Amino acid sequence: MTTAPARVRVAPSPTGDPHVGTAYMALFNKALADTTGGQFILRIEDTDRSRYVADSEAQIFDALAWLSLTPDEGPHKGGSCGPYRQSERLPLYKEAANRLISEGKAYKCYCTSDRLETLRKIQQAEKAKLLGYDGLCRGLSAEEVAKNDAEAKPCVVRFKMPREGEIDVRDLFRGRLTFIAAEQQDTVLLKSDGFPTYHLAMAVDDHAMGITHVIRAEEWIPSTPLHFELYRAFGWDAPVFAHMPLLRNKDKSKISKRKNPTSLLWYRDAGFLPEALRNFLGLMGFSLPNDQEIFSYEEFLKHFDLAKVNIGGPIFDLQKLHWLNGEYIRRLPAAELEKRLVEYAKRMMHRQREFADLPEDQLPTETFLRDFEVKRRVRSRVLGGLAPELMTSYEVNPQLLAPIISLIQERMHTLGEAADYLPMFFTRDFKYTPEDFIQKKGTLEDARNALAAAREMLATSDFEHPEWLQSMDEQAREKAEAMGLKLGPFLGPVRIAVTGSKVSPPLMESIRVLGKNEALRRIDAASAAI
RNA sequence: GGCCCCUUCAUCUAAUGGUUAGGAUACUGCCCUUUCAAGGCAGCGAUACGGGUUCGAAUCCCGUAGGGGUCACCA
Repeated sequence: MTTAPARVRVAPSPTGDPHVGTAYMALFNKALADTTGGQFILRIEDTDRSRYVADSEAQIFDALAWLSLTPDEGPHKGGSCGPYRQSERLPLYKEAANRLISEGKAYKCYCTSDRLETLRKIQQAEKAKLLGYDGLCRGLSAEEVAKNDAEAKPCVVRFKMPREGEIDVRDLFRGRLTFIAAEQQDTVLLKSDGFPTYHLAMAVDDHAMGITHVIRAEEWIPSTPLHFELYRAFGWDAPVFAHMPLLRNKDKSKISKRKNPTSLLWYRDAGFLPEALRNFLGLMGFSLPNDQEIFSYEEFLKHFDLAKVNIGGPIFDLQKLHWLNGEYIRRLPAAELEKRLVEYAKRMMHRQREFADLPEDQLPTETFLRDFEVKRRVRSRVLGGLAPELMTSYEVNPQLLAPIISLIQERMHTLGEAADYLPMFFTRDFKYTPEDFIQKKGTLEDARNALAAAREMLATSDFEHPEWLQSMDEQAREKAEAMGLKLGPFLGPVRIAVTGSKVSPPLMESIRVLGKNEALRRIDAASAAI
């Protein structure tokens, strides 16, 4: 579609955790840059001092890097169009605003926020159709302006929107959109603290940075006429605007942190793989030929075409992401999964401090899912207290994880879910009651017998024998049959004794990982306890 | 409320005027099985509604309904 190199950008505000919507926009912007041989720019829109969060910028950058959506230019990377932080470009905005004032295209407004608030209340009370600034200062004479300035009255700069006719804007997906000029208002361009608003900063920077395509969220459509008029006032060519659909909560409202995890840190902490999340975001409003749902970024690029974006707002379905992440985990080479798990555990050790001393069931991931009733099967966890234990053991014995990985790989959907399977390999004492050992239609006596039989079978076996697994299987069947049991009920008590749970990776493989001594010790402990 | 955008299974989507409207997630059942998974097979399930245009409409047009966004010295 577009063959000329596109210069595109993502322009987040450093006001909190890095947002999943930022990653979504970054993906589509970067894809356009990469398919056209252009550049993808990160610009930090830190023009709101009251909402500024110091860590935020670094986290945004880290999160994008985590997702391999690293910008070609940006505050951390440099580039020919810097600085890339708006707070460092203030003179540019001031100059632009002054230019508009001197050309009669903008004006100083001395209205106090009190007046504005009162105005708003009146408009609401009157159920006025048009809400917003009434243009009082638009008609101020030069003398009045001079007088106000002489008195050093604080002021903002407002744009003179045309008052007659229609304003046509173009959207790549929607074509021509027409707005009535009279329904527009004179928006603030420069705040009284000398910082620009989004509108001014965006126009000035996109022009200065040579942005060719503005791919942004749909929520910006209502201010697009302003943006077109601004470009016109400056005498600049407007870039192509493409308004992407908004990611949605389950109730179809714009995705929000009260109703959905929106922080990229959350996804990382829950153990989602960046390539899976990126793939999932690529599925939002876009699809590849032949029903292909799992794809690398390179494959995504091969088929990427802005014209094929679906503009109905997609609901962010955590359940499907969970499935997709499981697919990615299963496709990882075992050694790679091990590496990811170790990295994840290390990270969790640090994050744990930030999670304070919350009990495990109240860690952010768990709490969130419970509160918002995501299906119980989506149990994104964090390793929590297990991480230090895991890392200590791993440092002593780097061979530790490999055999375990092969047992849990096809069971995990997130790295965090390793927490469901790993404790049995590190914990020496389980909390169980005799009742836990009683199988359906069975007795405690059956359980004791099963433990004794299994103990004997294991004690006399050679764990190193290549056909150990097969041998154990055969013997277990024989012993079960001798006791008049099926294999399941026979192994049930053994599973509890050895793993501490009714649910575990395959029993014999798990026992082999534990080793003969530890397995026998656990069986003895259980026998003594019941 | 004004303005604007959107509308195919519960969810993500395919079908660029001719298909029994396809796939995936979720759900259900069966198979496999040593619990849990994973895997295999099958089932459930949609063109919001009403009018046109057309031999023929999910697809084009109009209307209605529904949903969403926006109306800050936030972005």
